[in-house]
Amino acid sequence: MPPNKVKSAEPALTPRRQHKADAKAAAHPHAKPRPLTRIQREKQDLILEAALDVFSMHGFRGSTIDQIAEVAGMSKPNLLYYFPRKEEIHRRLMSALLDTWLAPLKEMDADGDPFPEIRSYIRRKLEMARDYPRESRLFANEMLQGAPRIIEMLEVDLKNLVDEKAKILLGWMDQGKLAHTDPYHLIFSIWATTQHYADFDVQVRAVLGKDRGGEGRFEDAARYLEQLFLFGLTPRPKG
Amino acid sequence: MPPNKVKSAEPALTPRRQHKADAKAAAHPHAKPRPLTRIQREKQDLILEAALDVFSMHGFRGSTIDQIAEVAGMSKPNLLYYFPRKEEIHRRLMSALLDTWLAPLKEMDADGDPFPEIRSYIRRKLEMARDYPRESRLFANEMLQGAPRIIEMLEVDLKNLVDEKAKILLGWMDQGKLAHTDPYHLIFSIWATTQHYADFDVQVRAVLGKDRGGEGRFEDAARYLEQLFLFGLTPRPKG
DNA sequence: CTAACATTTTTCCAACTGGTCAAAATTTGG
DNA sequence: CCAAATTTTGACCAGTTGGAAAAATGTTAG
Repeated sequence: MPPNKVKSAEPALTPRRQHKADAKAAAHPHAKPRPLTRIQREKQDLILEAALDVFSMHGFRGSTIDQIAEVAGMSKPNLLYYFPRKEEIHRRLMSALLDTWLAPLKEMDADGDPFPEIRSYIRRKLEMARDYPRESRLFANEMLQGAPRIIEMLEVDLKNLVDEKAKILLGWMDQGKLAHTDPYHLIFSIWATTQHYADFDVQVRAVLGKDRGGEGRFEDAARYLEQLFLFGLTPRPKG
Repeated sequence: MPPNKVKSAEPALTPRRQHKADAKAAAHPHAKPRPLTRIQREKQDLILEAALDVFSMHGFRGSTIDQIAEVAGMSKPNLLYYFPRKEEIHRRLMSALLDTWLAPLKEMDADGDPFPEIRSYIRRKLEMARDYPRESRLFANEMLQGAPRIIEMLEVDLKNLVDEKAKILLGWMDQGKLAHTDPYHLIFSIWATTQHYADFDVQVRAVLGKDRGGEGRFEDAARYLEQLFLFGLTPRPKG
């Protein structure tokens, strides 16, 4: 068997002249960064919005600037005026993403009771899968590629946050308020089951069919997951 | 807001001459397809193996023939001798994938008891995530892109299979052997929680850290999931 | 050994890619 | 209104990409 290493095939980066803005900043390192104009804000948002569409479907390498520009309704050079490189757009999306992505977990409160806390965590994550499926897919795409652009953030910020919340969960377990089990895998299972409805949406719809594949599927999912995490699948006497 | 449709940016396909093999087949439509030579079988396997590496990381559009050829240890034209187009390689991978992918669910037996059946279904899926992570990612990549190449198979074969197994689950529920809940979402949750360990492997490792991120994570996951699906997170008196 | 066939390499190409640049068009502050 | 600054466009470029053609090199059955 030959070596199976996948080489990163990004375009070999040739030395390149600076972008106008960069050059200006370099000339006056202490100049106040001129506040963004209205047009700059609007267009940047337009581009990021379009890029989210494209990157979340095809991943970084599968997406082209042309395509993003077309979705954003502008020409490629015009887009490049606002974001001098493709990577820049992606970076902006990813850093905005990580913040919003971890927010629901941050809210889990040690002073609350485990079941209401876990229940509303699941609800929030499920709402995010419903309302921000592109963000979820962008994240998933990055994971599938080995998270090259955010691995340190995962190893530091994410790990710290999860460590902290795992301690809370362990505390609840010690108090007998929660079944004694692995808090890390518990968190993983919440991520997995909720994000599934964004990332594998096509499959979910295909399997549920026309009749059950409508918007109701998120409510069904919420009900099911609530039961799963509370009681599992063991039948209980009615009450 | 401009139209947000993402146009498929596959290379515009220009009319192209036939590949040798195609031409031959067209010339003698009833000729027996000559059995593959040893070299053909070996090389095709090599290529498919390499393509699995590349496609599973970068998706269809993010992968290049050059890259696949390099991983397979051959030149691009040589690779194209065996698979005249990029799509062909991907198609072969996908159709092989779907079979193996659904096999574990097919094994779920109506005559068995629900918990042993579900338990071993989870085990099998988890083993697949551990032993065939590239296949899992290839599948996930296709889903993220909206499953353009397998959507009909999902809507027919997969849906039928799940419908059938959902009936089995409902039967168990009616017999009081299984908590009454949504069988479709039950299956989704098994898919999600098990495939997570292949698709989000980087994240799982990053969060578990060096000490707990080793091979043991699959055994931990199995134990955790077993408890989750059996009893949920409600604490139980020891027994 | 040799003809017929299978495989590999070399060379090539048109379309696409990320990105540059100068000029033209537009907006904005005074 | 006007000059300065900002924004947009069109033409362009070098490297990459999927793929074709043909020549060169193996392999194998008789």
